[in-house]
Amino acid sequence: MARTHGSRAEITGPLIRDEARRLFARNGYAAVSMRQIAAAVGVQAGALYAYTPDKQALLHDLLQSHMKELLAAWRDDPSADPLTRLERFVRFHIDFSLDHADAVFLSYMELRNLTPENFRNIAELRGRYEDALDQILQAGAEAGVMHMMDRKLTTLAMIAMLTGVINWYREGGRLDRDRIGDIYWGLARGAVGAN
Amino acid sequence: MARTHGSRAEITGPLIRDEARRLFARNGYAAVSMRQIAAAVGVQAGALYAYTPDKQALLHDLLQSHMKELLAAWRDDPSADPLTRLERFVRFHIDFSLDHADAVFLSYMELRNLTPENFRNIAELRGRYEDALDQILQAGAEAGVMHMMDRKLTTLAMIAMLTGVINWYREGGRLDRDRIGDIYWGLARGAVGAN
DNA sequence: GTCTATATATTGATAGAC
DNA sequence: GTCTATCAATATATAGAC
Repeated sequence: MARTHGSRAEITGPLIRDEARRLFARNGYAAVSMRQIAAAVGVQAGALYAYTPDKQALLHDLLQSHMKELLAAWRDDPSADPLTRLERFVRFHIDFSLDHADAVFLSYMELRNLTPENFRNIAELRGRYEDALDQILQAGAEAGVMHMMDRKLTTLAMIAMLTGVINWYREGGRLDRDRIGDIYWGLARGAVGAN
Repeated sequence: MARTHGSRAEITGPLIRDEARRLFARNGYAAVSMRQIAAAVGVQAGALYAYTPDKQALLHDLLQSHMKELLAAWRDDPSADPLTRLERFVRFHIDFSLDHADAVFLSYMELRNLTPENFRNIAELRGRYEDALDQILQAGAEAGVMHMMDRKLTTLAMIAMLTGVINWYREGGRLDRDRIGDIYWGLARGAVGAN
């Protein structure tokens, strides 16, 4: 419900991002109007433009801060043994994806709606995250505890497999998160020939 | 470029579907207008409505025929040994996905733009395809040649992993299709503990 | 079957008052 | 910072001529 007059700048900004993220993820960037976002926030459409120059910048901002948050949240320990590092990555990726399901969804669903320049920016950040897993697989292969035919494809395949949880996971479902982590870690460990 | 007058019913119908599939996949359902589709086909926008009642029916039709084609294309041999069946499934899924990349993309990208009834219809078809893999994993587990903690999650994880190829594959890239099949079969075989 | 023309609604974005 | 009002563009879909 849209208010009439009165300023709440300190909370409107984050609220716009929250509602835009939710609506974009649920209905798609192109299908969501600025008026819909404004209504969900509780302001009139014109007020949004005090926070973002346009709709495209809003999308790019959501994706960029998500990717930066993801990169900041992952803390590897290169001195640990590779299998331990991989297990931590698997569980981290699942937990982070489920905690930020809308943003994850957006990050691989709405790339096509970014301008070319914004796309390159997000793709670069994504590449850095893929490198984090690639380094673990490289260490595992060099230590002889992992065996794979192609490291790059293994990286992409594993991230695709793990990210898939957001497509079926429902709070309060058959399996809790720890159990899901166990199962995917079993799949991942087998995939890299570490049984 | 849009023609002016003259009927080509026998080719306009399929052409509408082809161009709609391509444009929806590239730009997103909501972002593509009926005028864009008409322009790509070479007719005026009004002419599209001789072939589809509305835009929603066009999307649903594309997804439904894709899923039915997928189900019809997969021919399992339940008498073969489970690992052979799984290898065939892995290579089939990759090849089919790459041969129909736009439709595959649509099928998991635009589900949210279907009406609830149309969504249920597509979800049911998707469930049948998942069952095809599930049966193989069940046979493998019972024969003792595959080992997994959770068959349902293994099914979903494997399909997510395999489908991911459409996100990075490019014709003429570093790896040809057979080689990609080899690599993913290696990953899949390991994931089900069949090394 | 396809065209032209149009009804009707909605969009992203801006201007100016408060 | 937010509102109201509005512009200009574009959307889906339909009607009627050919």
